[in-house]
Amino acid sequence: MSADKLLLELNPSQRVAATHLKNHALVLAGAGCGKTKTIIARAAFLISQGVSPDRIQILTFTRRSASEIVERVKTHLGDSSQGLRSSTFHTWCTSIIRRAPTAFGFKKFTVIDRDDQLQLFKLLRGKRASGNFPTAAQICDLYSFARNTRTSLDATLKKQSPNYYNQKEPIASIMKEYELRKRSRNYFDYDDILDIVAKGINQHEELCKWVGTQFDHILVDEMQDTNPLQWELLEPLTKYVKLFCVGDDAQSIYGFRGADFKNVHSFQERLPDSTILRLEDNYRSTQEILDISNWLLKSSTINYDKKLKSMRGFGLIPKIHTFSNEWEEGRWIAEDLIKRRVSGSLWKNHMILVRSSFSARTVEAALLAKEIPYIFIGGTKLLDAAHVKDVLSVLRLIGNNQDEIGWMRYLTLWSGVGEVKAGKIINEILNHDNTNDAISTLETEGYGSSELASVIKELIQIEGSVSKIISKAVKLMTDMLANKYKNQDWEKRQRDFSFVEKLAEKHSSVLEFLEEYILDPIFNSERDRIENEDIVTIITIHSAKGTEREVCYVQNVSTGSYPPAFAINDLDDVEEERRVLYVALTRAKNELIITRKMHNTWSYENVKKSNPNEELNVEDSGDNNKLIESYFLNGLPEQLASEDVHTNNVNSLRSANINQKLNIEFGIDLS
DNA sequence: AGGCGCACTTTTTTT
DNA sequence: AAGTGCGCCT
Repeated sequence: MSADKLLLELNPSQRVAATHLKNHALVLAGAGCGKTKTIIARAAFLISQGVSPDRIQILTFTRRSASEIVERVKTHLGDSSQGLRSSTFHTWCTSIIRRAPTAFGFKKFTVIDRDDQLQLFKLLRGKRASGNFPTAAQICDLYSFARNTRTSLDATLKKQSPNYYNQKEPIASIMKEYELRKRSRNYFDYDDILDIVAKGINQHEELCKWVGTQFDHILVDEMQDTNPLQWELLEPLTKYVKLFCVGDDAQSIYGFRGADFKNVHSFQERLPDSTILRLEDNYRSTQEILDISNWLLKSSTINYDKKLKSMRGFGLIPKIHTFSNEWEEGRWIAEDLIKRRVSGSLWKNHMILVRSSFSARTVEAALLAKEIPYIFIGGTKLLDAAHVKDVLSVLRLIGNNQDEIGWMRYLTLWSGVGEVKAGKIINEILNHDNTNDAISTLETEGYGSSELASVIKELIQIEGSVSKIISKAVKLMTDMLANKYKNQDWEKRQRDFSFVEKLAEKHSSVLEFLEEYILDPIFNSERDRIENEDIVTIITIHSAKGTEREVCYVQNVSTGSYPPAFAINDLDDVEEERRVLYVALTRAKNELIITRKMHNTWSYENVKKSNPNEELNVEDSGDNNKLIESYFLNGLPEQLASEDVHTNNVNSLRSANINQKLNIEFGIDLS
């Protein structure tokens, strides 16, 4: 097959974009306008023009979209696409550092995830009371935000947490300590990876040239979600490579990570030798779905200058279902799914979009109760689960005997060793850079059980795959872990270990294995799921960009949740939340089902809590009114959606009917 | 003093 | 599901 066929499938404006040759380009593409298709066609086109695949670098946000793009180019071009690379910014930068370690001044480093960062910050923050001082997690976020936006702590505090501004000095010293600690242990956090490459290529022209001349083209997906740090990474390379960026400002929902509109809005200003192209025809959804989405954007104070037009024509009007509480809502979604299944549609054509993993709990419970198979993308990550981290902690030590965080986790697992004793042992261990010395230290009397040393001793002797080491580690630690988790689903947790072993089979180096999954985590429910299996998808909206389904449920579009209570005081936050809802609505191809509950007691309580001195009541209260007034679906014209209000009686009647029907068809007990 | 177990709260979004 | 606080035990 050839690129020609791919190009023929494009509409004229997509084709202009895909075959653009002159200079840098920014493609502004609305939701469902064929953004991914255009990137794929462009990669194929460039290859067909004689560009070697390994001189094209595609940058995406997640591993999933990265591999999807490469797979689809491969389908069309076969072997001639061999060498085409698509990765996240983080994986890309890691490989650059790995290939020129001397230039960057880091021969070895351990990539740490957010949880590890938190451990360090927690340690340094100490036991200060929360309330008038940010939590470790908040300090961690402030630190990351400042780095991603390239702003000072001062500016970050003013923007993100003005209430902590008076604590600037102690916060600054904690961050300073964190950096020292990080450096002395050769830890790289997520931001370090980008920061080091960005600084390197901005400060040293020969390094910039070395990186830049490895590529002819860089294609960037989801440009609206890139932040100033990422722009610092791209900008100096434009001397050597052609940038082709695709994005949609109306879908910018990563402001909390420092995503910057300017990367889209100021593109041409920053790169005068560039072209802006637009894709405005939507091929995903029917017009009614786009009408309500367009209306949502138009109700904003920001002018997005965007009106999606469906190329598919008209279909079904979006539905809004209102319930008395979130459990009813979840149950109804499950029942509606079953109804659709009974009438012949597949589970996999359905997607439930949720704002947070927490708000998915009621939906998950309902689907579990009705035995509807599903995958939850955006839930807990497999390698983040406590019991998996426990086992992996000992692997970290085998890879790097200076890994303080790994030691802390491993040592405190054992009975008789707490934080204090572990701290003393670690101090001792870090004095020598030698695993055998570390083992001798552990064998010193008074340091708890002898197993503590023997486990490591046995593991370092194992040759072969990482999988073997994990298997042995699990075996050696089983009794201890079984005891730790005896009242917390130990049986269920145990099953995760064999999956982790399977994951590790491909890897021969412990550190490489850990790094891969820190940079590209896999979700817990992704385990033992086969591609294209017929299952329902539950997904957080932030993970849902680029995905689509025939039928989409957008859950909990209730007062106090859209926008959420925590956002109502900041206009920028409110607008970002509006875009979050916009992203959710535009995922649907044929049917859009919005569900919500009448009263959001939780949000109301929250507002009340943050204003303890004010007398609030539901009828007229300052901030609760603000919640209700700011609600995004206020003033929705009647013709854009039909609404059903469900009372408990109607709902139970309905479910009785569905149960009966399914018992006949499938023989499953749904009670 | 340090560790441990129990009861209690608390959930934004992600590389 | 995991973090925090508190009192009890070694």
